[in-house]
Amino acid sequence: MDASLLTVQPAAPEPIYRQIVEQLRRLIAGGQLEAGELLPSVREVAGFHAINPMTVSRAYGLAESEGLLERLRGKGMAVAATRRAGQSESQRLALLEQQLVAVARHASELELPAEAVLNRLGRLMRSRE
Amino acid sequence: MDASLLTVQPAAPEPIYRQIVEQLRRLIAGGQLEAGELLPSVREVAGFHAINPMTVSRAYGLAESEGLLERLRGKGMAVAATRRAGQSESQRLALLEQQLVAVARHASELELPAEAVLNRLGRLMRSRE
DNA sequence: CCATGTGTATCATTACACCAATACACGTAG
DNA sequence: CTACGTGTATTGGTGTAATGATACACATGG
Repeated sequence: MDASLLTVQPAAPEPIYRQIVEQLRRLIAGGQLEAGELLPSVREVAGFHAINPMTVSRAYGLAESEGLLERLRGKGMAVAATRRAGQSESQRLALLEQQLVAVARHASELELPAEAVLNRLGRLMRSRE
Repeated sequence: MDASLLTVQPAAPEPIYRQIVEQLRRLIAGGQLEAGELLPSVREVAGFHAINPMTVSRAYGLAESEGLLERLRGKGMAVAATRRAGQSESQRLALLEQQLVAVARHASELELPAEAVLNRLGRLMRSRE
């Protein structure tokens, strides 16, 4: 895996280390990161995105305690072996549930018709090919 | 408007005052709060949700500086007169844009087919009556 | 007029989150 | 063995959220 595949927005309200953890969670659940695959080193990620190595280390540490990654001493961090390929679609969908509930609540507060929201979201998803 | 209509989650990562501001923004844009309608007093909201009056005051202050509310001296805060009824659908949809973009990105990372996401979201929105 | 109800300014205080910099321990690789 | 590359413990600085306690200015409403 390449450090350039991670998206990091230092300006976002969401803390950087959490951006990384959640991104890893999704990339692994979706199978874009395979079990055993070695992650870019803390310094590599930090250098590429101009952030501090400790911030990346914190993210990796959390991901490990969550069972996503495993530490290969002297080599780095790798996707945990237990995480084989992607999970089932319903499991992956569950990772989006909270966010979808929030969208539904906000749409309701905005008195937006469901079709309008679904149309826009559909367009956004398909434009990512 | 009743204080019970506001949803506040002190445990959420999102700061309370911002939860309130954004909720007001949506309720007003959606027309559920009509122009001129009086809001519950700072102490009323604070008492109902067991939070500090100054936290509510901060939210009201921000909402006013944003043009959402206007101060009626001696009476309280009311929905700004300039905000007549709801805005156009596209304007309201724009308030959801950022969140929808995030959903699309996450769905992509999860390798979820667009239909699965749209189905789930549609179900959630329609289950809100 | 005056009691009551608005919002708000002002501190001080507590708590916490985030992140940067340094220095360290450890295993790998040659 | 040694140089290098891992991750990370530690410390400190910075900013922010939220509370609590007053006190104030103001307008309403009886």
